Amino acid sequence: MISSDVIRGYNDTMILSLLLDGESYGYEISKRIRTLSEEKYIMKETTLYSAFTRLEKNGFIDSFFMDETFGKRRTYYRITPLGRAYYREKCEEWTLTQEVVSKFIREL
Amino acid sequence: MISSDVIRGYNDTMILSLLLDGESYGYEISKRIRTLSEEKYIMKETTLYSAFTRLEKNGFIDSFFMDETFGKRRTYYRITPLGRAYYREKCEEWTLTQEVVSKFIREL
DNA sequence: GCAGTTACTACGACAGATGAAGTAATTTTG
DNA sequence: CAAAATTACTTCATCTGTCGTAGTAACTGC
Repeated sequence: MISSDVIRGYNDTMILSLLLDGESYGYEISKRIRTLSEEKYIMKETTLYSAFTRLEKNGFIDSFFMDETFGKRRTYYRITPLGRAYYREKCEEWTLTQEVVSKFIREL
Repeated sequence: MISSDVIRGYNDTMILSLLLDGESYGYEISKRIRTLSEEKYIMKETTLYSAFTRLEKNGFIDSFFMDETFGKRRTYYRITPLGRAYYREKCEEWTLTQEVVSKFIREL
């Protein structure tokens, strides 16, 4: 189990990563993070939805509704070109972070 | 350059890691993080000192003074057994985090 | 028809990082 | 030798992101 404290810097990046595969919505993203991480990380609902708000405010994602005549209305999200650029940056930063943090890690 | 947002989950771990090499104090730790990371991460002073306070409160480090008859008085820190245990946990968590985050990272 | 799942939204609390500013002593440099 | 830089912190107020709690709403399976 991964605590939110250590992974929090990557919540936005994870969401964007999944949106690169196509538009999606909160509940689905949440499930996919859960299964992709093999239950090792479960993003809290409130964290996820507040991330959406932030990402949209920053222009990294767009939200829209699909015409669904049934079920509770979902808010769908789509990554923007700006979001892709941001994602790319974060991927590079991840490589750096791995290098740096690894210097402070030793298996005792 | 690594932003504090992405590495913040590892500030405490980095500090503890350096204290495993022996007792030290703020300014030195700060310098060592800077050089070890090859200037890729510079921990802000306030972040560092507030981390010391937190770590001590949690029983992960002890603080003390050396008898120095010169200079501004330094607060030295030493890792406790509890701190070592916590460090070990965080190292394991790092391995997990690497595995998980990597699934959301692709070089485009 | 009620429990469970899907799909959110609102709100308030809290922790950690930060900027700005200040203190104080020593060392370097012009 | 005085001014600037470096060492070594401390205080405080602010901001951002996460989280717990709670509530709304519709559909699905038994």
